[in-house]
Amino acid sequence: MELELSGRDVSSTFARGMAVLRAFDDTHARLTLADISRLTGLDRASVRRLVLTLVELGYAKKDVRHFSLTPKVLTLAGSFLRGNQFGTQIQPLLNRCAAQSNLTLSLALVDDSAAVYVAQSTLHDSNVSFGFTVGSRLPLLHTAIGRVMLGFGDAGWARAQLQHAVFEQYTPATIVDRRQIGEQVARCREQGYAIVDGEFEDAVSGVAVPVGGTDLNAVVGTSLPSRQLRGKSKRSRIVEVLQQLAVQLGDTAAFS
Amino acid sequence: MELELSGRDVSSTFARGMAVLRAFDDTHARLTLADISRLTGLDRASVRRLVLTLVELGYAKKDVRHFSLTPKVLTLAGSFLRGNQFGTQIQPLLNRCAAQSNLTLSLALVDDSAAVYVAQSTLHDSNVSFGFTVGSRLPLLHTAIGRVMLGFGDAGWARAQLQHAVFEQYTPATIVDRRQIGEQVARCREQGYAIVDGEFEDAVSGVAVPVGGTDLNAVVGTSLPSRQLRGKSKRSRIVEVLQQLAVQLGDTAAFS
DNA sequence: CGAAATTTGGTCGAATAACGCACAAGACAA
DNA sequence: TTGTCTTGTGCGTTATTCGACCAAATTTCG
Repeated sequence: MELELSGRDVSSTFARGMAVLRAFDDTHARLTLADISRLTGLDRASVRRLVLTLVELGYAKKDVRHFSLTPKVLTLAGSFLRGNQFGTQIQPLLNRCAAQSNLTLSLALVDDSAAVYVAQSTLHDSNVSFGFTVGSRLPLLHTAIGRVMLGFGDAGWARAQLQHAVFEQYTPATIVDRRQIGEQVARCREQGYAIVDGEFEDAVSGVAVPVGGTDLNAVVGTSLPSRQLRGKSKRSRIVEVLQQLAVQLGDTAAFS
Repeated sequence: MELELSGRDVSSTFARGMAVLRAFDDTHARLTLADISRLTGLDRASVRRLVLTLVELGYAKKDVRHFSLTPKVLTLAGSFLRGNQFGTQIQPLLNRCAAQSNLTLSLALVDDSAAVYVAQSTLHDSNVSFGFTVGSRLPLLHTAIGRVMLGFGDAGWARAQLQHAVFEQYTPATIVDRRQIGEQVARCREQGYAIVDGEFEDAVSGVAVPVGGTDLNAVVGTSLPSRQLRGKSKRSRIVEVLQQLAVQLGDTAAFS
């Protein structure tokens, strides 16, 4: 899965265990011991002990020969969310704004080389769903949320991300030129928001603005079908809504 | 935190690491090494290596002497949610139903001795928030969702939960009599739904119905201020809405 | 205010536990 | 059957544990 890490201050056993836990992802909900062994690069004997430990702790369950995660893994996320007052402070703001603006809103935080969704408020009178959930990871380079993170996050980090990123052609519209993306990020920093059209998913556009001051790593954005983003007045209305929400979010305890 | 587990098939190191990860909860978002040591019962030297491993892996960060979780822990939950098609199938159903019924809907799964929220659809035109998030744990005995789980889950498991549960007086209305709760659960099984008034939070009521057949462990419910639940017609309307939603949810891939 | 008492993070090393290779046995398809 | 998959198990090598110890930071108290 990825390279070994060693050192006196790191427990490789625990790290291996977390690798086993992470082997379960979107496309691998049910895994056998051998599957996990292949995905993690660990030998089967170790994988067996580690995954049985997860079962013992209640984070996974065994179904004959297949292992899968249990809802208990959600409690780990819940601790983070409630500990940072997302349930009581952030979510109500998103909900109210979504109701007033009729937009699908998402709040994301930086996690190393990706944006992670931490809260969402979905549009009630729409059957459209982009399939994202809390914990979804988005690429930094080809989404509006990611480009705002690059534009308003730590400059050194952003440069490193841009230089070392592995490009992937998600759609025909995906920009795969490093310099061109750098320009887009710079432009986003100037104008205070980012709009990206169909570079990550076909016919889906994103609009995003930063939350809090510079150097802060939260971004609020919206996803919508590209055809709904025609016209300059529509775009500026959406940006205004997001910026107003960003101010409210920046005033909460979580971002101070 | 809890008793040691030993055996040839479990890795106690990994189990200890998970105990460290779980030490971070709602009320303990920021912890020092010594804090974690006290909460988990592990010695400081081990805690140090385990928590530094979490930092190395990106799940925690160190702020001088305090450790806290990073958004990366949400990715663990995200794998479970998307792997079980919650983003694409479950969430849209909840959203549509919430829009039509004007209710705050929650889907929960059984996790050992608690109900865990796995999806929510929030009420847009309300400023009320009960502070629950994905991953929130609810008691089985004193919530509508929990009582439906007891009534429609595995009978042996339900009996064990009822007998061994530690009672807590959340509000003045909390029923603390084991037999009385057993009757409530039985009544809930007969009528096919549960209504609980202010036993978990003051002036907050819950309504819940089972998803899928018996022996299945998912429940959909709603929370609302108790005063909004006056009147028999209002109650039956809400139950009908939930039952209709439960049928739709039961038809999805996740519950088959 | 300043010194004593406590608590903190970090290090060392012998006892202990885990890793992972190699082997064995069961399940399934051809 | 044969071949290829799977999961379970000894056992030597390697990693981790956790008490004891130290120094620094923090708190308590005279």
